Amino acid sequence: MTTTHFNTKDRILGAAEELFAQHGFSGTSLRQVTSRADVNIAAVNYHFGSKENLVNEVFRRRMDEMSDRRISQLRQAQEDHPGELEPILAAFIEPALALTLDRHGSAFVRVLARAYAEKNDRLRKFLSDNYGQVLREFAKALAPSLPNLGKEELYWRMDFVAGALTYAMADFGLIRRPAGVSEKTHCDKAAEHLIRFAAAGLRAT
Amino acid sequence: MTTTHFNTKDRILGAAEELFAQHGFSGTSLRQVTSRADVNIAAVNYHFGSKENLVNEVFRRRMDEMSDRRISQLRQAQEDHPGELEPILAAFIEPALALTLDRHGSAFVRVLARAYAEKNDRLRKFLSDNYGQVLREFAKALAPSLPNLGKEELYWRMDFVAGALTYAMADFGLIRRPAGVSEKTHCDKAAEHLIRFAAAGLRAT
DNA sequence: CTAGGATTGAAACACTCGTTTCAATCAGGC
DNA sequence: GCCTGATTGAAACGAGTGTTTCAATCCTAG
Repeated sequence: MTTTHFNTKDRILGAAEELFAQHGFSGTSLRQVTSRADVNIAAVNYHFGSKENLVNEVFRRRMDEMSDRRISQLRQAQEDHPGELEPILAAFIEPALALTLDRHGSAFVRVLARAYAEKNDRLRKFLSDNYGQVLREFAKALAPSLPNLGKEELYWRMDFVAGALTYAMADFGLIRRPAGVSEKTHCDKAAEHLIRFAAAGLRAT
Repeated sequence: MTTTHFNTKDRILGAAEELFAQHGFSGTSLRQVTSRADVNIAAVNYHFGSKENLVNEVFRRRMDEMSDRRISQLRQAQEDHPGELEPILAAFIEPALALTLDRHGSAFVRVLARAYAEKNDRLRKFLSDNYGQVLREFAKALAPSLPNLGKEELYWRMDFVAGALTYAMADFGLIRRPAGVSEKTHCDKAAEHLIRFAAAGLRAT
């Protein structure tokens, strides 16, 4: 396999990512995908085996990168600022929000948000199996900075942080990027606000 | 068995609500709906005209009630505990989480969470028209309790609260209701945790 | 250059989809 | 009783679904 981004497999992944973000998984047909990718319908089952596996691969392509960045930034934070809360939160939040800057990753953000809303148990299991470890790493990293917080309460609050992050990533809610503000600035601002909010929430007595 | 609440139309609405929550709008077929409602497939188009109109009716049936409860609890909170933050948050959070207890409303919570992930512009506009006003009411109510918070920052943080609430409502994330705990207890716990977390986050300097 | 596996194209497969049709059934007013 | 409009049941419609088949084509290793 070459490194070119314009082979059939990657074109399918890209088209699927955009369409999944727009119309959901069951709302997107393979014919829509192959039509946008300018590829034969049979290529999907040849390269991915099934639609379900295509969905998984769409996730794997971006999640691996995001998880790696989160973990490496976490390690860096623990080394540079041991015992501090905000750098750990930044390691969790910034790599996710950074995806919204990537022209291709921005679609994935919506796919990710949608995945949380889907009650697709197979997909949840896939995500849990492959990326649940990252969440547990962060729980372990956060615990020493929050000595008065029980494990259960920490999990609750991490869920709240993840929910707020998902919301912010997908541009739901009241806040939208104003016309005069660059995406990078908007993203930095979102991260900054969310880290401050989340840190205070985690520290709540 | 009271006849009025178990006629064909309401049975379709109830079945559709549950299935939409579970499998999404495009992921749910009318045959699934009519099968669960124990009703003929033709009854859907007879009573609702189309699947899209059925989706709208599922929303309309619950939206008004939840918004009304939020607003009335907000008014009550402002009267009983003027200037306090937590009662306002409770007015925002509890009516939403309380829906998860209602055997008939619990599904709708998931439908609502899913609607945020849908990029269906018609649906978003419908929600923005109804739900947006409620959010602005709460923003106005929260502002006096957070005198050091600019309007923009307040909107950011309300989005984070809404995201965390959506997450908690739909049972995403790490936290799931344990086997030995009743739904009511789980719901109360979620509201309690979220209010504490959100209040601290909103108050962050 | 050629042989052979990797990849693609065109068509068909067996289903399921939302919707429509129309006769059968039900209700209530006369 | 009958009549009439509202509702339901069974079947079919055409379109679209994911998947499979298999011959045609491409690409590269020998």
